[in-house]
Amino acid sequence: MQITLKDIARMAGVAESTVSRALNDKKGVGEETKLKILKIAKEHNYRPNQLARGLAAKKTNMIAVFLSEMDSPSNIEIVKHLEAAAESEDYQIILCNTNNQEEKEKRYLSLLESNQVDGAIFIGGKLVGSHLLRASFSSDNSIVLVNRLAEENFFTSVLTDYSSGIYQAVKHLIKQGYQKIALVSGPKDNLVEEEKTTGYMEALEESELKLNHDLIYSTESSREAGYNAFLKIIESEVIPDAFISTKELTTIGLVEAIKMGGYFIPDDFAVVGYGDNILTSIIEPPLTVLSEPLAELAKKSFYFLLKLINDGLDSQKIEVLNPSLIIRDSSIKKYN
Amino acid sequence: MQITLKDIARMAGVAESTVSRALNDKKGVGEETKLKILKIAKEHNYRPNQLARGLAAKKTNMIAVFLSEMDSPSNIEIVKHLEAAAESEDYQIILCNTNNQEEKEKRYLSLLESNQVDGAIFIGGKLVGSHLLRASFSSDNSIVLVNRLAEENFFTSVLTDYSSGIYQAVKHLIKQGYQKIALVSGPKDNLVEEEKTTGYMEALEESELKLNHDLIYSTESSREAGYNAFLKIIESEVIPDAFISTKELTTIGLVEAIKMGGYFIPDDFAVVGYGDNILTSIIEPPLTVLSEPLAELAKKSFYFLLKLINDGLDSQKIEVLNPSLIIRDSSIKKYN
DNA sequence: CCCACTTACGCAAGCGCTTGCGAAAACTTG
DNA sequence: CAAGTTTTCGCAAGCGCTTGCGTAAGTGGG
Repeated sequence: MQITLKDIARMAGVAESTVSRALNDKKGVGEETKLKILKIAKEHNYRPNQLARGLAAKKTNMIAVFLSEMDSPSNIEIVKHLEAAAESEDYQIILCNTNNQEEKEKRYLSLLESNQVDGAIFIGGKLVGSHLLRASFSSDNSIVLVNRLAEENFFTSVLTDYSSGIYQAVKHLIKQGYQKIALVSGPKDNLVEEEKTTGYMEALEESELKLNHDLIYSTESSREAGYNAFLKIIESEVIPDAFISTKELTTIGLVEAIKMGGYFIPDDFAVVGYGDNILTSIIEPPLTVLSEPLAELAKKSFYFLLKLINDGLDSQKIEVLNPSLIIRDSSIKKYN
Repeated sequence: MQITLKDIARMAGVAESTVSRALNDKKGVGEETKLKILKIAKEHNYRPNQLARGLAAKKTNMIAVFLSEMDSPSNIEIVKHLEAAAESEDYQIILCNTNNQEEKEKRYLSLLESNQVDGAIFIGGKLVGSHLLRASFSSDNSIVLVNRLAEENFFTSVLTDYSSGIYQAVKHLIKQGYQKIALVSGPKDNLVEEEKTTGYMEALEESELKLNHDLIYSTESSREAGYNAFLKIIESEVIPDAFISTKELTTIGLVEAIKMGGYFIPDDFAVVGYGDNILTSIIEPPLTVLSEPLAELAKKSFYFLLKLINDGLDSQKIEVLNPSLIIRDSSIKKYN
């Protein structure tokens, strides 16, 4: 059996409460006593039982991280940074892979509801669950949304300005001389995808290019989906000369389809992909991509959550970060 | 405040103990009473407080997953499958990214020691911490090692037979007509890396090729390391005509270095990489790789752990799975 | 040197649940 | 129908910790 507070108390000849206070560095215990207690605790390699502590203090030092897609390198990267931040603040991360399924999200939500975690961070994901979230939230839980839009600005969120990102991408392509730019975005039931379309349309409008709805294609986020997207799009009446793809795996699939079709990038089609990760940099040609400040996204959201946990609701806010366009070979017109 | 067992008990007009038994489907409560209790619980959306439950029952339904490298797609894939298995058995996963640092591993080990988790799965990682592990283990914790070798066969483990994998790879290369095969493996302080060398040497010996120690290179696991490995190796006296690289990112870096040097794969150098993932399949040329049965690895280890948790030590065992060689362009000699 | 004030510590309740035990009630069976 | 057996359920202790409150000891000022 593990050594307990009581044991330490007995050894030190003091009350449990004193030991507890000493260990938690609270006031109300003399310097000398504290030192003695700490010494004994260390000697016996005492580990507080976090469950008991959580039960008594209503604080678990654990947060749930809801991951909409584990296949996305960006998401993984965010988790990595979250883990680092959490570790430095002595928090534990519970991984909740929801796979964009409302069902799974709901199941994991009970972690929040049963007070097993102090808060939760949602990375990406559809709109769907928002009302559920809200229900959990009202039972005074701390929640932060990362790159996830809800109907109302109810939650503390940190978002990437996808609209401006896509806007930049379109502008860049136009400048390079591309005229018929296709947009391949993620599922429609995700509000952030709508935003992307907004940025796309703004840029077109400003450049007085005509908007063609055949060139806007939305599909799920996977390699196959990207592959098929290309096949579908080139079937349409107007053949694009450039693609903007807003999901990581989709981008890869798209490029593969292009190459498989015997076309060349950027000669036949320019491609602007998404995510500055190893994938987009090793594929040939290296892809121009929209890149999010992932580390910042992670850090911001974690500390927002921390603030929510500690200070309560008053500190709710929304932060928008800008993506940047990393220009590589796939969108540089060679012969003009 | 959350609704509690006591509340349900009051509403149902029974004792807390009865509610507890009903909810946990234990015997000792009449069918009728049970139904009534369940109904009330559902109506009020009752969620048991897992902390209290854990404290009382000494069981948390959480396991820690120690991840030695979060950059490795294979590791992530394993985690993904673990998460799925855990979810199906109503377990939660706590993510512990150790980055191969003993310090971090030690810190996270206290999760085990403080009874916050029922067990732990270690994915990869160095030997270093084994004595620590053992210490934690002796305090009756359940531990399963995945692709991690300890000095003694003390822990329940599920391993990939790297030795045979590399053996296969070498044989394949020889068959293709390659004669001077270099091996780029991971850090030496990792026992599984030694195993790889074993397989390599066995295959060479059997084929009566001379072993050249300049062709065995061990380095850390990263893109840069792979890049540099190539540069170092071609500086040596004997220039290889093929590379076997045993780490995912290392493999990518190696290929990049080869291409950057103006060489062609497989004409100048054959490459056998590691990990059947998106990376190795999109790089050009597509890489012949050693592939582990990741899903199986994950599932096996999870259920081993479950057994350990439920039945105790007696069921300790070691399972070895075979990797397979996926042959693609990078190791097919074009002109012979 | 006494009173007010601060500081150090112990007491005990309580967090929400599980579980061993015993009593009462409901069944058996000869 | 009595005695034994089984089932159903409540009581209460306890998991290991935190925390409000009360008391004893220590401090300083008049």
